[in-house]
Amino acid sequence: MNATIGDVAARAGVSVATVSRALRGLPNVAGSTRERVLRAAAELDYVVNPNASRLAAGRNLTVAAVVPHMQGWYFQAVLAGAQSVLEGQGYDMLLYSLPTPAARERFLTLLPFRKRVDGVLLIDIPLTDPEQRMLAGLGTDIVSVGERGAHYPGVSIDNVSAGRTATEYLLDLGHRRVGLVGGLLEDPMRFRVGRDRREGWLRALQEHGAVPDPSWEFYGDFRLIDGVRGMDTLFSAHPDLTSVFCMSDEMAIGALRAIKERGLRCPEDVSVVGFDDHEVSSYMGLTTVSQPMHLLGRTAGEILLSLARDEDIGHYPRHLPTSLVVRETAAPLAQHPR
Amino acid sequence: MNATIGDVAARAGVSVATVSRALRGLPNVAGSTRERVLRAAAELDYVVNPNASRLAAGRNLTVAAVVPHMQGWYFQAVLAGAQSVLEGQGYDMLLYSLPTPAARERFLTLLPFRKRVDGVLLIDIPLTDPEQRMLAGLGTDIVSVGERGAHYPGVSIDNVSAGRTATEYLLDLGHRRVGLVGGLLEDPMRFRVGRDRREGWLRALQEHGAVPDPSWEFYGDFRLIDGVRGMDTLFSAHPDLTSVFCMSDEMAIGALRAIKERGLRCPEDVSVVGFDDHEVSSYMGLTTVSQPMHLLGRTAGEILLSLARDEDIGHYPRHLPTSLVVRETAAPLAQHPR
DNA sequence: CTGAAAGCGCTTACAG
DNA sequence: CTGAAAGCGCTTACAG
Repeated sequence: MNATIGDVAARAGVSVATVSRALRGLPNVAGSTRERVLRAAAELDYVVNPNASRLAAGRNLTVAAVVPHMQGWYFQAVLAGAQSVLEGQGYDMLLYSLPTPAARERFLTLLPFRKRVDGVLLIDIPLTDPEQRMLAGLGTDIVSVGERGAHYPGVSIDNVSAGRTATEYLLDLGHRRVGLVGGLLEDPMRFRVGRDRREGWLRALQEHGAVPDPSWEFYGDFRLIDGVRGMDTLFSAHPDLTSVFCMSDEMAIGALRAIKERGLRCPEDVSVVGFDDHEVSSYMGLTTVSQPMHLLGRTAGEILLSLARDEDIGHYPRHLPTSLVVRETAAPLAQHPR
Repeated sequence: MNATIGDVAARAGVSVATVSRALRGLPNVAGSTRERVLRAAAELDYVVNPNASRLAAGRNLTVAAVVPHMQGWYFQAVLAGAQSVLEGQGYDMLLYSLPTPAARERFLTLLPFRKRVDGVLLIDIPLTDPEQRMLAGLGTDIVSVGERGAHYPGVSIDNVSAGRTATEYLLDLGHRRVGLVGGLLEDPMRFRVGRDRREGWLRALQEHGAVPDPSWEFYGDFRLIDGVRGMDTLFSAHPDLTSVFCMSDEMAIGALRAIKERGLRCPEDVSVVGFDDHEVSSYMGLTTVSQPMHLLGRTAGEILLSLARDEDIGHYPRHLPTSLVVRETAAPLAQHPR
């Protein structure tokens, strides 16, 4: 169990250099020699010491995955996607979670991944331009998922287009007053997804000749409670809203609750479209926009591996496709509106 | 950015041995020397190379966390709890997920954590006795969360007691026919939590003189859809059931849905108690049993660190407390039952 | 309190 | 195709 490469070499009757080559499948090893080495290694139950191997080779065979927090199934799916390609190539994954401003600050100043990873996967981590520049200057390969940077490659969905699709669906159902319940837009450090989804909503409305009033919009924090508040706020100002586009399924679920508490029905009185295709959404019959989380992670992982191998990443897909999942919370505008 | 300990030593005018000691805060370094070293390290932006350090010291400063899968907020909370104590002590965490039988098999045969971690955190990983013995024989410290092993320490909740509490709550509300919707019990490889929660349910009923019929029980897979099926099955056989204890909140949400689809109301017609206190449960008003996931992870992490330091773990808390969260899905037995 | 030196377990030119 | 040897960047007795 604690055999070293020297033990294997002795048992196989070759040098440690040959063992090293044979075990790693390098060429220039005679078939019979390789067999002998493999057998000796198996008999001794030998596994390479990664610390020694990495130190000698100057490669870490490890990737850092950075997420805003570990809540919600979204990040898990992205991480699982990345894992699936990385572990196949023998890479370890180190997880860094930045749920608080303090954690974010520490990560950006301590740079705890230095000398310990070959690449960094930034998963929906918004960074200022100087921060991006600093990270990119570290010499470690960086790939982003979702939130993009100007100084490293990334994959994401097209949030403008997705927001437009969701809104157009409601417009096609005959709705004209489409409220928006979304994530914070003011804070430059916040996710840019909110801005883009709003942009899609706005364009769809304008193309249909609708003139959205600023008070059709409410912004919270992507959470369920923000959906409740948002719906209440919008309804108070505009009791005549017949539909709403929510920037997350959690917000949509909150909106559903608020609608019910007002004694209204969905979709008879108000139509709702969400965003994410959360795992409980199908059970709530929520019409929503689905995004390919697992594929986002996998694609980012593949790009990072190419970078690590100094391969040309050529033109990879910057945007991965989303799709509208039609279920039961959006319906044609009622003939006799309230 | 790529300064080595030698660079720091040169700049500080001392030997690398002294730099090593000073940077790690060991005693036997003169105050003034330490200051000089710290300054030199800061100026060179030096960080230790973990591969070299671990190789030389013979410690990995890394812990393996093994989870059945990465879905659901439960595992995230436990992992976050463990992280919180480990990262404070400079430990990295390597995540192993075993979502398929193949992954489980690979993990148990390849033992990919060998030579790369100082300890293993088994989070709800059921193992046969030979498997436990094999892992324990590897010489790596092991601590379990949830699912226990006979060959290593572990923390969990008291599922028997929690199941009893949930059931007693319904009994105290006047219910006598309390159905059970739970996780698989037959498969010896499955979580034992199901068996224990059933045991609690059974004892509570018996203590109240109720005689549970075998057809009061339904077993699925802890998922929402199993809750739907379970409720349908139980109702078909026993339309007179007035309440049900579900072994997970997801099952309970499924049960709620099935109840609604039958044209019944909760809690007026049927009372429901879940298990977990899932993040959406509060919004559904679900009465449920809450367990201290973060604390479970933290406690396990602390035990593992003690083990790594060869400290005596003495008598640690084997069971962490659960609590009943009373909300709106369970009510007193109706005066005029259906 | 400090330094010289061996050693951790590998990989990789370099020779042959 | 194979081996001897240097080197990766640290830590740790051992001396002083």
